[in-house]
Amino acid sequence: MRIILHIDLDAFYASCEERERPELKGKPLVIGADPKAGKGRGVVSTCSYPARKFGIRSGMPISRAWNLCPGPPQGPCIYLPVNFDLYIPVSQAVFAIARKYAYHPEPQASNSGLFEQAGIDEAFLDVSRRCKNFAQAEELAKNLKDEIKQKERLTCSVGIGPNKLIAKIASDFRKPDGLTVVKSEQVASFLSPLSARKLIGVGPKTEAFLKEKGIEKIGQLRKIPKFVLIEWLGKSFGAYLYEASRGVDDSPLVEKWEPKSFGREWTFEKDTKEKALLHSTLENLAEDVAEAARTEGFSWKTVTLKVRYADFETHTSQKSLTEPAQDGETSLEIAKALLRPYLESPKKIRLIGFRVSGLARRSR
DNA sequence: TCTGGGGTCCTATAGCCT
DNA sequence: TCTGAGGCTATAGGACCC
Repeated sequence: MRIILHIDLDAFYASCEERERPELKGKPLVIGADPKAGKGRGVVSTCSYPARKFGIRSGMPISRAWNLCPGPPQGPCIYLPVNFDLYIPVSQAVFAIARKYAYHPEPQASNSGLFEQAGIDEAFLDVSRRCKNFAQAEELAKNLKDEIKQKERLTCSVGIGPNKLIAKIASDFRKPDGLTVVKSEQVASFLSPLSARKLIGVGPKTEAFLKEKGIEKIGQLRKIPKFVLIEWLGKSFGAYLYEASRGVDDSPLVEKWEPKSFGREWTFEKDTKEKALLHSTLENLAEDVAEAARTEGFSWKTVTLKVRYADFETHTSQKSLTEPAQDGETSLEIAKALLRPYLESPKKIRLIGFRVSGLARRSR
């Protein structure tokens, strides 16, 4: 039996900013793309808990957040742009601490599959071999939370369960600064009253679809036969939901993910049809992407162009190369050719993106 | 209210080959 | 030669996650 711990840093970007500038503490704080006095095009990345009192949530258009709680001079909210240069070192420091709690004390012991970083602000730890039971895991989690609070001045929410799925749902159960333990025998009763939306992979679309079928809670979902879920949602996702609604999840921790693609995209401040601007933007994107892929030691075989029109209609168009590439220039020419048909539309363009995939490690 | 940017994975379709 | 099944690859779109 496994004991898996999921750790999630509370309002991470906002907490990092507060750490740097203590005068921000306790204030409604919104981190997101360029607010421009409520006129910006971005969305809220993270907001502090005081900001949530105004109804502000992550993923919300920044202009709507501004209506709920404006920044100066009209209102008390502080709006800041995302600053990864600040967050990344903090994240590294925190998860260096967390890693120690997953890994074995003996130097010869194999540590593979015991730690998985799952984004800038969360990670999974497999503590099965360090902890004989859930009570020990809970003690370990308390120590981990304390150490992070002491050394990094950040709070986090932790969930403990028999697998990644349960651990993740549990860490979300009590926030901020929470600690939730779900033992194997408690899994069914823990999940049953929760919204189906809590299951990883169930987003707004699936939630609405299930609601139409009269299913809102995980307990109701569990009553649906497997073949029906597969009929409704496809072989892969249907079977997954059948297992997930029972709290079953065998997925392993993955120590290091190999990248599958590199991309950049850009939303214009104003929708445009100007060819010169679109081309120069594409050049910058291609250059950035090529450099990122090269730096990581990859060549690529496929180039994808993404175009989003002003009405949000989005298209992608891709082409595979005859030879693997590592320079931006040929790929840029291909992207420009892929862009051509979209320029014929009378609609203005809101965003363009450039991505490379079909990666291979270059020998060197 | 008007929707970022970085990604991953899945599905459908079409063409090609055996 | 025709027909079909099945596999593989390329392509487009969409849902989802942080």
